[in-house]
Amino acid sequence: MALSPLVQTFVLHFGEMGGRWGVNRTVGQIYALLFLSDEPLNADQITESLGISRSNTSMGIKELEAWRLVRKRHIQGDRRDYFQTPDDIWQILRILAEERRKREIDPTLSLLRDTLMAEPANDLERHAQDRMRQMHDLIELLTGWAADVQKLDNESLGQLLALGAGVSRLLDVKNKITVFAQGKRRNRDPEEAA
Amino acid sequence: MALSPLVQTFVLHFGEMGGRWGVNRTVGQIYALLFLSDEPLNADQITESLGISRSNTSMGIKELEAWRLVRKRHIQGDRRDYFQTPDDIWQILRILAEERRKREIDPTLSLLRDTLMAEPANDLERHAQDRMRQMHDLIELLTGWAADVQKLDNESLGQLLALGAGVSRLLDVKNKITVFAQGKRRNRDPEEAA
DNA sequence: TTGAGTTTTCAGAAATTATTGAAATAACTG
DNA sequence: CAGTTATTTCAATAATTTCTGAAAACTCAA
Repeated sequence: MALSPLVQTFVLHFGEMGGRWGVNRTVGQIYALLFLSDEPLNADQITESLGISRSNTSMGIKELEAWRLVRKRHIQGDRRDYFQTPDDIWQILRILAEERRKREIDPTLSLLRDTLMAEPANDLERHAQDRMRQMHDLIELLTGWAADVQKLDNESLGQLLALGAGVSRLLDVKNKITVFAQGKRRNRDPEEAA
Repeated sequence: MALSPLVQTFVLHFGEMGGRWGVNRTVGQIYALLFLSDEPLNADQITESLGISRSNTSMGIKELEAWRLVRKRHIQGDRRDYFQTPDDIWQILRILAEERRKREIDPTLSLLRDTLMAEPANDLERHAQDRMRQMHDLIELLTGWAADVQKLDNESLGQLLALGAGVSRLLDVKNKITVFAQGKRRNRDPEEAA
């Protein structure tokens, strides 16, 4: 299977970028190939298209399955395994976000939680721990937000993204409404003003 | 400069994680050390604290400066360069987001733009190009949104994050208002109903 | 159960990346 | 300017990661 120039370009690019995304060249290329393909491919097709060894293909697929970026498919009357990427690109985005969080963020969050339990031994440690707390709190805020946004359906997510910084104006409106409501509540129940 | 156990743990962890974040162990460790330090450090202090070579420190700092995650500082009456990380953790977040976009996303976006210009030679290429367009459009949406959000001040950004999925409800409200406003406009100007 | 077809494993080779020490360069001081 | 201190560069080497080929393991049909 010789690749068309268009596909070739994209596949090679993904191979090169792979390094920056935390996977090796082969993994990047396999993913790119499957992403563009209009039908599932088997390991031999991948091997031949990319000019790599069969075992390398096997390992690359294994890694992509661990990332949940590639799924196994079966074709009637064919014993071989076929592979494809999820169709829905929004779904791919969600998977990517979640897997990267698991690999790149959770371990650090966990370590930070542990270190924040310790009693600082001196001023230097106190300052270090304070910095760690800042980092911890920010990461918690970010991952919590991401987890919430994960749950939005494609349409809502698209709408949120299209809104861009416009969300800021929306927040202003919300604040005004909240302040107004609080004002009204305070009028009814002066105790709550604290 | 022997590191306190608390700092040591954090520094070693950042070294290990460095690989997953696209930098080498040394770079991760230097960053961690500077992030926790309550005062700027010079290259010799870093070298000694981490038990690495002076030249390795020099290269690590250079890379962190390229990331804009470390800044040079000077101390009165001392010829040596001192280094520190930005204080404001929100600022660090913005820098990180922007640099990662530059390195991990922009090159792909640029390639996608190019490939989308080409005329597909057959159905296979047509399908591949369609997939690339999906990817392109999603990335544009995401980076555009990120660029907008970048501009928010710390407080607004914090508020947005704290809102979480609550933003969904806010969007619903906005939709109702918009629909209502359109309804009113349509009543005034029936031509626009198209 | 045999054996052909398929996939996975894994030790070693190849390629790449990280680190060092020495030398070069730059910046300052007296 | 000469001498001193500080920093950077870079070729060599060390460490790590990727890739391969051969063998093992698995799967299914006859």
